[in-house]
Amino acid sequence: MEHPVWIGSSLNFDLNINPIKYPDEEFKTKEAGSCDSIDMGRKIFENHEAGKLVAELNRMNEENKRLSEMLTVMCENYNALRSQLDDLTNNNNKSNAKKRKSESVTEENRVNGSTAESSSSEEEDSFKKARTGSTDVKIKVSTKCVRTDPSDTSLIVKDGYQWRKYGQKVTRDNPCPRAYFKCSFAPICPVKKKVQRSAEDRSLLVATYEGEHNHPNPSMPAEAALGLSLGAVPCSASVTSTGPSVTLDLTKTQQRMNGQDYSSQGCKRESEESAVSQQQFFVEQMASSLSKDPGFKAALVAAISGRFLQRSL
DNA sequence: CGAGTTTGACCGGCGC
DNA sequence: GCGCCGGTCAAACTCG
Repeated sequence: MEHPVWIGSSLNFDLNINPIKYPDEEFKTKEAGSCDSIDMGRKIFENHEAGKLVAELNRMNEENKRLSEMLTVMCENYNALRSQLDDLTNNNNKSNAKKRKSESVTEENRVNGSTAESSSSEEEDSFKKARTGSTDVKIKVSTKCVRTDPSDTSLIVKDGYQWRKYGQKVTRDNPCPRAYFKCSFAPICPVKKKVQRSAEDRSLLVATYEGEHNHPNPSMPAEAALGLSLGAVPCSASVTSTGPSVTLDLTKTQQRMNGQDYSSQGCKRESEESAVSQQQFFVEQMASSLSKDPGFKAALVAAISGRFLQRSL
Protein backbone atom coordinates (compact mmCIF):
# COMPACT_ATOMS: atom_id res chain seq x y z
CA MET A 1 0.00 0.00 0.00
CA GLU A 2 1.46 3.28 -1.04
CA HIS A 3 -0.71 5.28 1.34
CA PRO A 4 0.58 6.26 4.73
CA VAL A 5 -0.47 4.24 7.74
CA TRP A 6 -2.39 6.55 10.02
CA ILE A 7 -2.44 5.79 13.70
CA GLY A 8 -5.17 7.27 15.85
CA SER A 9 -8.63 8.41 15.03
CA SER A 10 -7.93 12.02 14.14
CA LEU A 11 -5.71 12.89 11.26
CA ASN A 12 -4.19 16.30 11.06
CA PHE A 13 -2.01 17.52 8.24
CA ASP A 14 -0.26 20.62 9.52
CA LEU A 15 1.39 22.25 6.60
CA ASN A 16 4.20 24.01 8.42
CA ILE A 17 6.15 24.81 5.35
CA ASN A 18 9.39 26.66 5.71
CA PRO A 19 9.40 30.00 3.99
CA ILE A 20 10.80 29.67 0.54
CA LYS A 21 13.14 32.28 -0.73
CA TYR A 22 12.08 33.21 -4.22
CA PRO A 23 14.48 34.63 -6.82
CA ASP A 24 12.19 37.62 -6.75
CA GLU A 25 13.10 38.25 -3.09
CA GLU A 26 16.79 38.16 -3.85
CA PHE A 27 16.17 40.70 -6.54
CA LYS A 28 14.37 42.89 -4.01
CA THR A 29 17.21 42.80 -1.45
CA LYS A 30 19.86 43.44 -4.02
CA GLU A 31 18.19 46.37 -5.65
CA ALA A 32 16.37 47.82 -2.66
CA GLY A 33 15.58 51.45 -3.06
CA SER A 34 16.23 51.60 -6.74
CA CYS A 35 12.72 50.80 -7.95
CA ASP A 36 10.43 51.84 -5.02
CA SER A 37 7.44 52.82 -7.11
CA ILE A 38 7.50 49.52 -9.06
CA ASP A 39 7.77 47.54 -5.80
CA MET A 40 4.85 49.40 -4.27
CA GLY A 41 2.71 48.67 -7.28
CA ARG A 42 3.68 45.02 -7.24
CA LYS A 43 2.91 44.74 -3.51
CA ILE A 44 -0.52 46.29 -3.94
CA PHE A 45 -1.21 43.90 -6.81
CA GLU A 46 0.00 40.87 -4.76
CA ASN A 47 -2.02 41.91 -1.70
CA HIS A 48 -5.07 42.24 -3.87
CA GLU A 49 -4.49 38.78 -5.43
CA ALA A 50 -3.79 37.17 -2.04
CA GLY A 51 -6.94 38.69 -0.58
CA LYS A 52 -8.96 37.26 -3.44
CA LEU A 53 -7.42 33.81 -2.99
CA VAL A 54 -8.03 33.83 0.77
CA ALA A 55 -11.64 34.85 0.17
CA GLU A 56 -11.94 32.04 -2.36
CA LEU A 57 -10.44 29.57 0.10
CA ASN A 58 -12.83 30.65 2.83
CA ARG A 59 -15.72 30.26 0.43
CA MET A 60 -14.55 26.75 -0.52
CA ASN A 61 -14.11 25.89 3.13
CA GLU A 62 -17.69 26.93 3.87
CA GLU A 63 -18.93 24.91 0.92
CA ASN A 64 -16.91 21.92 2.04
CA LYS A 65 -18.43 22.09 5.52
CA ARG A 66 -21.92 22.36 4.05
CA LEU A 67 -21.32 19.35 1.77
CA SER A 68 -19.91 17.31 4.66
CA GLU A 69 -23.04 18.02 6.69
CA MET A 70 -25.25 17.05 3.75
CA LEU A 71 -23.29 13.85 3.31
CA THR A 72 -23.65 12.99 6.99
CA VAL A 73 -27.42 13.52 6.84
CA MET A 74 -27.67 11.44 3.66
CA CYS A 75 -25.75 8.58 5.21
CA GLU A 76 -27.87 8.66 8.35
CA ASN A 77 -30.97 8.47 6.18
CA TYR A 78 -29.41 5.64 4.21
CA ASN A 79 -28.64 3.67 7.38
CA ALA A 80 -32.18 4.16 8.64
CA LEU A 81 -33.62 2.96 5.32
CA ARG A 82 -31.26 0.03 5.23
CA SER A 83 -32.28 -1.14 8.70
CA GLN A 84 -35.92 -0.88 7.61
CA LEU A 85 -35.12 -2.95 4.53
CA ASP A 86 -33.36 -5.57 6.66
CA ASP A 87 -36.39 -5.82 8.94
CA LEU A 88 -38.69 -6.23 5.95
CA THR A 89 -36.43 -8.87 4.39
CA ASN A 90 -36.30 -10.85 7.64
CA ASN A 91 -40.08 -10.78 7.99
CA ASN A 92 -40.44 -11.85 4.37
CA ASN A 93 -38.04 -14.76 4.88
CA LYS A 94 -39.97 -15.99 7.89
CA SER A 95 -43.26 -16.03 6.01
CA ASN A 96 -41.62 -17.65 2.96
CA ALA A 97 -40.16 -20.42 5.08
CA LYS A 98 -43.56 -21.17 6.61
CA LYS A 99 -45.15 -21.17 3.18
CA ARG A 100 -42.59 -23.56 1.71
CA LYS A 101 -42.88 -25.89 4.67
CA SER A 102 -46.59 -26.23 4.08
CA GLU A 103 -46.27 -26.64 0.35
CA SER A 104 -43.44 -29.21 0.62
CA VAL A 105 -41.67 -27.81 -2.40
CA THR A 106 -38.15 -29.12 -2.85
CA GLU A 107 -35.34 -26.66 -3.34
CA GLU A 108 -34.36 -28.24 -6.66
CA ASN A 109 -37.82 -27.76 -8.12
CA ARG A 110 -37.85 -24.18 -6.96
CA VAL A 111 -34.53 -23.46 -8.59
CA ASN A 112 -35.51 -25.07 -11.87
CA GLY A 113 -38.77 -23.23 -11.86
CA SER A 114 -37.09 -19.88 -11.45
CA THR A 115 -36.80 -17.38 -14.25
CA ALA A 116 -34.33 -18.02 -17.04
CA GLU A 117 -32.20 -15.04 -16.10
CA SER A 118 -28.48 -15.56 -16.47
CA SER A 119 -28.08 -14.61 -12.85
CA SER A 120 -30.66 -14.37 -10.11
CA SER A 121 -30.61 -14.49 -6.33
CA GLU A 122 -33.06 -14.87 -3.52
CA GLU A 123 -32.88 -15.38 0.23
CA GLU A 124 -34.77 -17.69 2.50
CA ASP A 125 -34.55 -19.38 5.87
CA SER A 126 -33.19 -22.84 5.98
CA PHE A 127 -36.22 -25.10 6.11
CA LYS A 128 -33.85 -28.04 6.23
CA LYS A 129 -32.52 -26.86 9.58
CA ALA A 130 -36.05 -26.36 10.80
CA ARG A 131 -36.75 -29.95 9.83
CA THR A 132 -33.93 -31.19 12.02
CA GLY A 133 -35.40 -29.40 14.99
CA SER A 134 -32.85 -26.63 15.57
CA THR A 135 -35.30 -23.79 15.15
CA ASP A 136 -33.34 -21.43 17.38
CA VAL A 137 -30.38 -21.13 15.03
CA LYS A 138 -31.58 -19.55 11.81
CA ILE A 139 -29.05 -19.90 9.02
CA LYS A 140 -29.53 -17.63 6.07
CA VAL A 141 -29.72 -19.62 2.84
CA SER A 142 -29.61 -18.07 -0.59
CA THR A 143 -29.29 -19.46 -4.09
CA LYS A 144 -27.66 -18.00 -7.14
CA CYS A 145 -28.02 -19.30 -10.71
CA VAL A 146 -25.20 -18.57 -13.12
CA ARG A 147 -25.26 -19.46 -16.79
CA THR A 148 -21.97 -20.91 -18.02
CA ASP A 149 -20.61 -22.88 -20.93
CA PRO A 150 -22.03 -26.46 -20.65
CA SER A 151 -18.68 -27.85 -21.82
CA ASP A 152 -16.98 -26.17 -18.90
CA THR A 153 -16.83 -28.85 -16.20
CA SER A 154 -15.49 -26.60 -13.43
CA LEU A 155 -17.97 -25.80 -10.69
CA ILE A 156 -16.81 -22.24 -10.15
CA VAL A 157 -19.23 -19.43 -9.38
CA LYS A 158 -17.43 -16.09 -9.23
CA ASP A 159 -18.92 -14.02 -6.41
CA GLY A 160 -15.89 -12.13 -5.13
CA TYR A 161 -15.32 -14.32 -2.10
CA GLN A 162 -12.56 -16.85 -1.64
CA TRP A 163 -13.69 -20.48 -1.34
CA ARG A 164 -12.01 -23.73 -0.41
CA LYS A 165 -13.46 -26.95 -1.77
CA TYR A 166 -13.80 -29.67 0.85
CA GLY A 167 -15.88 -32.27 -0.88
CA GLN A 168 -17.71 -33.44 -3.97
CA LYS A 169 -20.62 -35.81 -4.21
CA VAL A 170 -22.93 -37.21 -6.86
CA THR A 171 -26.46 -36.87 -5.57
CA ARG A 172 -29.39 -39.10 -6.36
CA ASP A 173 -31.55 -36.61 -8.21
CA ASN A 174 -28.80 -35.14 -10.35
CA PRO A 175 -26.10 -36.98 -12.35
CA CYS A 176 -23.88 -33.91 -12.14
CA PRO A 177 -21.63 -33.87 -9.07
CA ARG A 178 -22.24 -31.36 -6.30
CA ALA A 179 -19.22 -29.49 -4.96
CA TYR A 180 -18.95 -28.31 -1.36
CA PHE A 181 -17.06 -25.12 -0.50
CA LYS A 182 -16.18 -23.25 2.68
CA CYS A 183 -15.32 -19.54 2.77
CA SER A 184 -11.58 -19.29 3.24
CA PHE A 185 -11.18 -15.49 3.12
CA ALA A 186 -11.68 -15.12 6.87
CA PRO A 187 -10.58 -17.93 9.20
CA ILE A 188 -13.78 -17.85 11.25
CA CYS A 189 -16.27 -17.22 8.45
CA PRO A 190 -19.06 -19.81 8.80
CA VAL A 191 -20.41 -19.54 5.25
CA LYS A 192 -20.65 -22.67 3.09
CA LYS A 193 -21.48 -22.97 -0.57
CA LYS A 194 -22.81 -25.86 -2.62
CA VAL A 195 -22.46 -25.71 -6.40
CA GLN A 196 -24.19 -28.09 -8.78
CA ARG A 197 -25.27 -28.00 -12.41
CA SER A 198 -28.97 -28.00 -13.00
CA ALA A 199 -30.19 -31.45 -14.04
CA GLU A 200 -32.42 -29.99 -16.74
CA ASP A 201 -30.19 -27.23 -18.01
CA ARG A 202 -26.53 -28.19 -17.89
CA SER A 203 -25.46 -24.67 -18.73
CA LEU A 204 -26.98 -23.45 -15.46
CA LEU A 205 -24.83 -23.53 -12.34
CA VAL A 206 -26.81 -23.42 -9.11
CA ALA A 207 -24.90 -22.12 -6.08
CA THR A 208 -26.48 -22.45 -2.65
CA TYR A 209 -25.04 -20.27 0.11
CA GLU A 210 -25.55 -21.11 3.77
CA GLY A 211 -24.86 -18.55 6.48
CA GLU A 212 -23.67 -14.97 6.36
CA HIS A 213 -20.16 -13.65 5.84
CA ASN A 214 -18.69 -11.90 8.89
CA HIS A 215 -16.28 -9.87 6.74
CA PRO A 216 -16.58 -7.50 3.78
CA ASN A 217 -16.53 -8.79 0.25
CA PRO A 218 -12.88 -8.67 -0.88
CA SER A 219 -13.90 -7.54 -4.35
CA MET A 220 -16.25 -4.79 -3.18
CA PRO A 221 -15.26 -1.37 -4.55
CA ALA A 222 -13.79 0.99 -1.98
CA GLU A 223 -16.49 3.62 -2.40
CA ALA A 224 -19.25 1.06 -2.02
CA ALA A 225 -17.63 -0.42 1.06
CA LEU A 226 -17.32 3.01 2.59
CA GLY A 227 -20.83 4.05 1.77
CA LEU A 228 -22.41 0.81 2.94
CA SER A 229 -20.56 0.43 6.16
CA LEU A 230 -19.35 3.77 7.36
CA GLY A 231 -21.32 6.63 6.02
CA ALA A 232 -19.78 10.05 5.64
CA VAL A 233 -16.21 10.78 6.53
CA PRO A 234 -16.16 14.31 7.86
CA CYS A 235 -13.19 16.24 6.61
CA SER A 236 -12.26 19.82 6.19
CA ALA A 237 -9.56 21.94 4.64
CA SER A 238 -9.03 25.26 6.30
CA VAL A 239 -6.73 28.25 6.34
CA THR A 240 -6.38 29.82 9.76
CA SER A 241 -4.29 32.61 11.12
CA THR A 242 -1.69 30.07 12.19
CA GLY A 243 -1.54 28.51 8.76
CA PRO A 244 -3.45 26.16 6.56
CA SER A 245 -4.33 22.66 7.71
CA VAL A 246 -6.28 19.76 6.36
CA THR A 247 -8.08 17.72 9.02
CA LEU A 248 -9.84 14.40 8.63
CA ASP A 249 -12.07 13.97 11.64
CA LEU A 250 -12.31 10.22 12.01
CA THR A 251 -13.46 10.49 15.60
CA LYS A 252 -17.01 10.97 14.35
CA THR A 253 -16.64 7.90 12.19
CA GLN A 254 -15.41 5.87 15.12
CA GLN A 255 -18.22 7.03 17.33
CA ARG A 256 -20.62 5.96 14.65
CA MET A 257 -19.03 2.56 14.41
CA ASN A 258 -18.70 1.79 18.09
CA GLY A 259 -21.12 3.96 19.91
CA GLN A 260 -24.85 4.38 20.26
CA ASP A 261 -25.23 6.39 17.12
CA TYR A 262 -24.07 3.48 15.00
CA SER A 263 -25.74 0.64 16.85
CA SER A 264 -29.03 2.47 16.91
CA GLN A 265 -29.01 2.34 13.13
CA GLY A 266 -29.19 -1.42 13.33
CA CYS A 267 -25.69 -1.94 12.03
CA LYS A 268 -24.10 -3.73 14.98
CA ARG A 269 -20.78 -5.41 14.45
CA GLU A 270 -20.90 -9.17 14.80
CA SER A 271 -17.72 -9.30 16.84
CA GLU A 272 -15.02 -7.02 18.14
CA GLU A 273 -12.41 -8.79 16.09
CA SER A 274 -14.16 -8.22 12.80
CA ALA A 275 -14.83 -4.61 13.82
CA VAL A 276 -11.14 -3.97 14.33
CA SER A 277 -10.16 -5.52 11.03
CA GLN A 278 -12.92 -3.62 9.28
CA GLN A 279 -11.75 -0.34 10.80
CA GLN A 280 -8.28 -0.93 9.41
CA PHE A 281 -9.78 -1.81 6.07
CA PHE A 282 -11.92 1.31 6.01
CA VAL A 283 -9.10 3.62 7.01
CA GLU A 284 -7.08 2.27 4.11
CA GLN A 285 -10.00 2.71 1.77
CA MET A 286 -10.58 6.27 2.99
CA ALA A 287 -6.95 7.14 2.39
CA SER A 288 -7.22 5.66 -1.07
CA SER A 289 -10.46 7.50 -1.84
CA LEU A 290 -9.16 10.85 -0.62
CA SER A 291 -5.94 10.58 -2.56
CA LYS A 292 -7.98 9.94 -5.70
CA ASP A 293 -10.47 12.73 -5.04
CA PRO A 294 -9.70 15.71 -7.30
CA GLY A 295 -11.71 18.02 -5.02
CA PHE A 296 -9.63 17.06 -2.03
CA LYS A 297 -6.44 17.55 -4.03
CA ALA A 298 -7.63 20.97 -5.20
CA ALA A 299 -8.37 22.03 -1.63
CA LEU A 300 -4.95 20.83 -0.56
CA VAL A 301 -3.23 22.69 -3.40
CA ALA A 302 -5.22 25.82 -2.57
CA ALA A 303 -4.22 25.59 1.08
CA ILE A 304 -0.55 25.14 0.23
CA SER A 305 -0.54 27.95 -2.31
CA GLY A 306 -2.30 30.17 0.21
CA ARG A 307 0.46 29.44 2.69
CA PHE A 308 3.09 30.36 0.11
CA LEU A 309 1.34 33.62 -0.60
CA GLN A 310 1.11 34.51 3.08
CA ARG A 311 4.79 33.85 3.59
CA SER A 312 5.84 35.85 0.58
CA LEU A 313 3.88 38.92 1.69
C1' DC B 1 7.11 -27.27 0.84
C1' DG B 2 2.71 -25.36 1.65
C1' DA B 3 -1.87 -24.61 0.00
C1' DG B 4 -5.58 -26.32 -2.49
C1' DT B 5 -8.09 -30.32 -4.70
C1' DT B 6 -9.64 -35.04 -5.14
C1' DT B 7 -11.91 -38.96 -3.57
C1' DG B 8 -13.05 -42.86 -0.74
C1' DA B 9 -14.49 -43.54 4.01
C1' DC B 10 -17.25 -42.29 7.61
C1' DC B 11 -21.21 -40.27 10.19
C1' DG B 12 -25.86 -39.05 11.34
C1' DG B 13 -30.72 -38.38 10.00
C1' DC B 14 -34.62 -40.47 8.06
C1' DG B 15 -37.90 -43.87 6.20
C1' DC B 16 -39.33 -48.51 6.02
C1' DG C 1 -32.18 -52.77 12.66
C1' DC C 2 -31.06 -51.87 8.09
C1' DG C 3 -30.30 -49.39 4.00
C1' DC C 4 -30.29 -45.00 1.66
C1' DC C 5 -28.74 -40.51 1.23
C1' DG C 6 -26.54 -35.99 1.97
C1' DG C 7 -22.84 -33.92 4.22
C1' DT C 8 -18.17 -33.96 6.14
C1' DC C 9 -13.55 -35.68 7.06
C1' DA C 10 -8.94 -36.64 6.01
C1' DA C 11 -5.23 -38.96 3.55
C1' DA C 12 -3.33 -38.86 -0.88
C1' DC C 13 -2.34 -36.22 -4.60
C1' DT C 14 -1.32 -32.04 -7.52
C1' DC C 15 0.51 -27.71 -8.48
C1' DG C 16 3.05 -23.44 -8.20
